[in-house]
Amino acid sequence: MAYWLFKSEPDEWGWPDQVARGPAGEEWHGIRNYQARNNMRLMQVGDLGFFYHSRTGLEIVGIVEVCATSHPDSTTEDPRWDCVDIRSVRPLEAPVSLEQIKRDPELSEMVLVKNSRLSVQPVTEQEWKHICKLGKTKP
DNA sequence: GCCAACGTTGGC
DNA sequence: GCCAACGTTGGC
Repeated sequence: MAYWLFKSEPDEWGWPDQVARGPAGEEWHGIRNYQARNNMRLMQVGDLGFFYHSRTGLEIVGIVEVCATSHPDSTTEDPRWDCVDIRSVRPLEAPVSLEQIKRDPELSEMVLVKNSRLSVQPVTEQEWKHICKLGKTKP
């Protein structure tokens, strides 16, 4: 069981859109970056992830669950790109901002801070628990 | 809206 | 296989 972080611009696809999909979930399509794709290929059904609003928002707003392992991305014919499906689990009671994360010594090694351009990234168990605490949400 | 950082492409 | 040019991401 692993932990991840998914980034999305809320203008394109925000937390409310994700919630609206309900338990069926939604394909995390459109990823055209090898590192991000490779991360998705490592995911198992039941893995949990943070849902992060980039560009506008700059905060972790919710928790999602992987509900289908990697499969071809329906938005392209290019066989290089595939993606998982994710569904919303619950919102964070208190969204955790990028500013908070940057300020927190326990989170200084997060990929979100170190490699801000990677849109699908791993989260360690320690980081997961810590952010859940900040977010006033059970891990 | 700007631009730094990063990833990808393609000529050599 | 190098690296310049180009495109994209995302914080500010």
